[in-house]
Amino acid sequence: MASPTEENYLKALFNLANSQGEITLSELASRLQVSLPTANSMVKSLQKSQWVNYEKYKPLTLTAEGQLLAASIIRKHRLTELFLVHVMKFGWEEVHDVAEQIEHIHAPKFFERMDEMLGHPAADPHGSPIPGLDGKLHQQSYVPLSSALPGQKVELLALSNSSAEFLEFLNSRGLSLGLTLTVISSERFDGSMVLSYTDHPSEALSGTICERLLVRVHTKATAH
Amino acid sequence: MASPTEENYLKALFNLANSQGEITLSELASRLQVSLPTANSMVKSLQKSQWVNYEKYKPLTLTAEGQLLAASIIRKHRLTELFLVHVMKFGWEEVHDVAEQIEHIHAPKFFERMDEMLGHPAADPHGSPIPGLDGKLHQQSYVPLSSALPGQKVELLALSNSSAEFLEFLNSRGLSLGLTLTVISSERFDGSMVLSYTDHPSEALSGTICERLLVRVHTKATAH
DNA sequence: TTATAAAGTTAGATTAATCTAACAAATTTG
DNA sequence: CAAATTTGTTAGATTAATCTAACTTTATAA
Repeated sequence: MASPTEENYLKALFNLANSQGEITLSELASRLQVSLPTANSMVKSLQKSQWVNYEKYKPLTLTAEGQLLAASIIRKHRLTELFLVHVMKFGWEEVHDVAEQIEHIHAPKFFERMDEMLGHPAADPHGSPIPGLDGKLHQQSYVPLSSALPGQKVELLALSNSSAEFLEFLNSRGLSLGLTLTVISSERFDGSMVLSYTDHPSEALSGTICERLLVRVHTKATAH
Repeated sequence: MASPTEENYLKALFNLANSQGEITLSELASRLQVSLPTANSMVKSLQKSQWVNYEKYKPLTLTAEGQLLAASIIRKHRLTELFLVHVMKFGWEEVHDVAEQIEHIHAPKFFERMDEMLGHPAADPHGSPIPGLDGKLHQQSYVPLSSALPGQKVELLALSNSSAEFLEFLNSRGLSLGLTLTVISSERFDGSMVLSYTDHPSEALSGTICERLLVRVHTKATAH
């Protein structure tokens, strides 16, 4: 059985693998805010438990078993976040730290009951996909809003960053997942955009923000 | 901030203090299933944190601060149990182990939201009182069913033991909190009783069981 | 009321997770 | 390609929570 600490290492390895290709020790150490020797010795011990493939000076990979375990923790985290928002009426900016603790609870029925109550959801409150019990993660094919063109209508479906500050900013602009946004204009030199959406006929967003908003372009709506 | 381990020691001390008077090290050690030296060194460290009063060879007591902290953990545990039963539809025999983990979550809002959703309940699914945020515990004045007399009607309100096996036994006999039981007869030599209640016109229960069922005698109903 | 038993304490070891300091390997770059 | 930089490793220390073995104090009881 993995300790909460070990689970955090596995989760970090899973997330790094799903964003970059190769995982280095220093990436892992910096992600977890521990020293290199700490990460090094933990990786050796995860190898002993058959969760990580490790060879001196080589990039790190999760074993099949390690991936399954990591996915199950991320599943618990994301189900918890959605449960907090939909059942317990938390704001989407408040749920991360609680979920970070609850993901380590060992109680399959607890999380499967959440899953049922939520109707077997596909994504968490920030649009990140919830892995299935088999560890499979449905990769979404969203694009950053920054790549949308003036005149296009897009649907806001996920975020590539979910810090509380960013989420509070989105709250302040009336932005939430599921909204349809119309691109009014886009500045080439700084990536900023002007958008129109519910109750906001003209809202300007910086390039940084637009890169973090993940959208799907409306295929139908572009025509008219 | 207390570690989960420290929280378990405080909880044990609180519960022991509320059932017995004096708490000895060996009681604490055996309650927590650790060796005497382990309990000894932990008690010293809890003393350093101002949660426990400790003097060599003397009985243990919690400080005011320790009592408050212990009560808050028990509050979290009992709110969680009730939440699992009423919101998440767990059986009362399934909730202990999950609550034992969730009680260590640091997230005041999470538990206060539970409290609101449950309508500020006074007792957990097994009838044990839920301490207030001030650490105050409303002591109930229930008596064991074994002390009731033939002919008396009593209301089943709490249990002095909540092991899963015992709860499953009660399920099998259709017994749940809030039920009104009529004492048909009581055997002096083994404490066993014959009772009548909803759909059970005549049910015999052993003395051991009757001691664990906590009731309040119906003042009105005894008359007719 | 002293001997025995029970309870409590001290000393020293172990494991997990962390650190810093020192060193080694690999990679980048002039 | 050799020097410099970055990355990774080893060694050794620290803290929390646990243990066993040995010893001391307190309580029980013959």
